[in-house]
Amino acid sequence: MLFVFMRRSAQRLTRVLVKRRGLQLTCSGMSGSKALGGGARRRRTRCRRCQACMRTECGECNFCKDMKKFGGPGRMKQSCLLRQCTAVEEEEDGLKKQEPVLPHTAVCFACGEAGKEDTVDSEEEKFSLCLMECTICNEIIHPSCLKMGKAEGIINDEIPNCWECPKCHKEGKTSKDQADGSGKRRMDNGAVGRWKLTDDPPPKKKAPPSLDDGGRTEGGHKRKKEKDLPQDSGAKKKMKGGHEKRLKKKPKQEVVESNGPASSGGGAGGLQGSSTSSQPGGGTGGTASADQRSHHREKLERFKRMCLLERRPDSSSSSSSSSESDSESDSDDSLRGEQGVEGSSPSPSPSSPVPPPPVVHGSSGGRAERERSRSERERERERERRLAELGFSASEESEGEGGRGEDEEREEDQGGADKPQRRGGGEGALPQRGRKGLLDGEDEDTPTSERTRKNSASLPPPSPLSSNQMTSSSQHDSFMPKQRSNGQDARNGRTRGGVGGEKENASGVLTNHRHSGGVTKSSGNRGNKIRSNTKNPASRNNSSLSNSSLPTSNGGGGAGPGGAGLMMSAMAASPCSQPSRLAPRSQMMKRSPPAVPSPPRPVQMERHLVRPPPACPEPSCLPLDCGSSHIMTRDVWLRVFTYLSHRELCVCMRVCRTWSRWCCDKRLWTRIDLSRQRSITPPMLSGIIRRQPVSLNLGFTNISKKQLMWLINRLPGLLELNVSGCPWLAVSALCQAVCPCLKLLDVSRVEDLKDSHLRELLAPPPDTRTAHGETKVGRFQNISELRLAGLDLTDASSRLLVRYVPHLTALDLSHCGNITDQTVHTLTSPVSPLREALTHINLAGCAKVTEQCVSLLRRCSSLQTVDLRSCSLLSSEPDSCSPSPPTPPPPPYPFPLPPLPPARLLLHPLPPHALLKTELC
DNA sequence: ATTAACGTCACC
DNA sequence: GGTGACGTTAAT
Repeated sequence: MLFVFMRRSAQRLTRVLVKRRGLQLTCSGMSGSKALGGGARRRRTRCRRCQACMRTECGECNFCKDMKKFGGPGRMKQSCLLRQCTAVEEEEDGLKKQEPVLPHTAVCFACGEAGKEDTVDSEEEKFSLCLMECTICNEIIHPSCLKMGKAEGIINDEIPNCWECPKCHKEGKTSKDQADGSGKRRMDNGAVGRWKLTDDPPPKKKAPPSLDDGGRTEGGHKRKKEKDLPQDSGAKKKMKGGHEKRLKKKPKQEVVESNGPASSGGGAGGLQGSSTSSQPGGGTGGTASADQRSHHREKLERFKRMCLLERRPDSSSSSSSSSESDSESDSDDSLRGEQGVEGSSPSPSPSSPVPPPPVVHGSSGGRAERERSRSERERERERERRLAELGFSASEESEGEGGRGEDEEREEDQGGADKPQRRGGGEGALPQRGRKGLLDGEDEDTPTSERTRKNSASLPPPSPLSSNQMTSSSQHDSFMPKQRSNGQDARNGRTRGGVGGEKENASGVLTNHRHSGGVTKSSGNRGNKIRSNTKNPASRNNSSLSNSSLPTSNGGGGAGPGGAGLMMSAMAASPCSQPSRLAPRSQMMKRSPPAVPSPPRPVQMERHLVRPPPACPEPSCLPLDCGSSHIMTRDVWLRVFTYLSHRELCVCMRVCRTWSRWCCDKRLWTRIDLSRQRSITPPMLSGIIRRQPVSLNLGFTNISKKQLMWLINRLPGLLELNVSGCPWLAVSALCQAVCPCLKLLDVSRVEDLKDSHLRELLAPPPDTRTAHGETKVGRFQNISELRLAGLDLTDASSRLLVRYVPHLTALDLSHCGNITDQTVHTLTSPVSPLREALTHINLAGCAKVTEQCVSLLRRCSSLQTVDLRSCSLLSSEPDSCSPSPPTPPPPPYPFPLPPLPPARLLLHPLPPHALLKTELC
């Protein structure tokens, strides 16, 4: 849903980023540099390297027009729309994005030094030496400065240098929990951060007038008021503006809050009043309406869940859900603490070791100051505390944790070894549904795994998939009723390990893990992928695997290394080694409060990255229980596999992990055909990515734009793409893609595709255009075959072809009812590069084409075949040329096309001259 | 000190 | 949910 990587308004972008960042952004009101010490999040800044950053302002967008340099008032203060740093910037691995980065001035919380990743080469070291910002506590630190083991951190793949630090992770903190400690940081929209703890209705419109009025009158039009009216606290210093704002705002919200219980505590009294009111028990106040309250609570929950987007798999199911409930009180506490209310929380949250803030008594007058100083003190305290926890005092706790993690991992590996099949099946199995047994199959494969079920239930959908998720569910259901266990929605079939899932992920589903070998307990799958190459994870995983008792079983590790890992979704269906996971799981369960079934979550952005399988270390042989290897090596097996259908391959993938991986060999999946699949499901997408086909047929599917975009950006080696019969809305995703490798594009019968759309599709990306919008190369400049059959194109499109796809050798314009001889003329004009290039052209069913086109086609020197069947205006002498029965009139658009009659005029390879001869005779 | 623009808020 | 506005931050 938020999966947006296209040009969009900067503000929208901002919003999106805010959401993607888990609502962690620094409150504008906070004086960042001052608050940074304790962990306030820094504002990110443009990378200055991506294309967007490098380009100049367009001067035309709203933001440009607003700029003073373009004669605008300069009020909006936004960067040019075309300069949004979030422009997708594919790197060599095709997967990494450029996004706003940490400011250059950012330094390590622990050592005070800047990022040093440039000084080393290996990815591992780079990671250790780069600065990572925790989305929870906001601390920026070198992973290497963490003594407690960086492996436990969860890397946020969406934002550079962003993770959930091991400390927060271990504490089970969530983005929302962070309100503790520094307590100053607001979440996304600060307001939310506030009400979430109090059950209060959101301060805005939603709040019922009765409750809201007080706040409204007080806080309404705040900005203007702030500006126009000197507020009570009067001193609205520039620097403290934000703070002030918050403080001011607080009363407003307090009002709402306090109004609930006693409709007292009008605005200014704010803090004090609220503190007292909240003390008794937070939410109890609202006599107004329990319904309302619950409604808001629900909202709150949703919001919290959103905050947890990036959380590791289990966090949502176990820790997150639990923490959700817990955190409610927790955050309440923290919130109150922030407000200066002490002891309001009967039981301080275990996750927030910060002692409750001191009580603040006193008049509202100096409150701001006090608040600030208090918060600073707390921050300082928190910093010390965290430093201590983080490594500067290797806490026993952390060690214990790490140890356990390793144990678990070991156990896991063991388990994998013991039950390679299940595991393998789990990871690898991708039965292709329907014909090739590819995608859906992945889900279908393994209906059994309980864990899987849970996982999938708790997993947030990868964004591109989400849309189809629901539709696909029916599909899944038809095959295996798993996907939805309890009320929780089956997100996108992706596995997200509750607890067990973690392992699974760690073992491979998530290639993304950056965490060093196996230690990762969190599957960090969702949010954590390693930003860099897969190579590291792979190696890391391998190494970890090698430690396991049966390296080979993991080999493909299903798990691990990139390859199998990719199959996250596939895994959802995979049977997994339950026994092996039960133990760790139970452990985990003990560790965190029981999972509470949570209501369906909002569709969320995809958080995981499905990478292609690692090119390397795949087991070359199949280990046997006796210790020796099976006589048949991988190569031999692969040869055998080449004789199998995709469906059969999927069956084989369930045999064991090694087979699972072998069966995913790209060479076995060069062509994937999902055409006419009722829906494209997340597992399908994952499966496709994993297999990296050369040819992909998505014709007549209901793939969504988001999915297609997601997919296309992850198939750098794709040579042939068929999206015929898909809606233009979806196909338009290609307008944001760059596919230099693509050789064949089939957009036949794409619904609603018109000339303008074709231009959009073929024209080069804006960045490559010259000042005049001219460009030499189109987006699909290297396409040699383009299928435009059945489109509502006019002759105008031919100019696009000549201009943007100069290397076209085969063109299918059949059943384009509006095409006339003019098109043929354009294509074959002396200035058209296609004149020489075209070898095959299909004009069948083009009712407006006349015989004149035949002579025009003679100009094409390389032409080998021309299909002019069903061209009614050419039928003057059909009898002489064709033995076929009378041709029915061209079918209306859109089709179903009737079978074409035998060639009437020209067909099939013939020497051009012969052809024309035949034609003309 | 100045400029660019990030992130948030209020309003529609 | 979208948009304009603006305080504040980061870079120069």
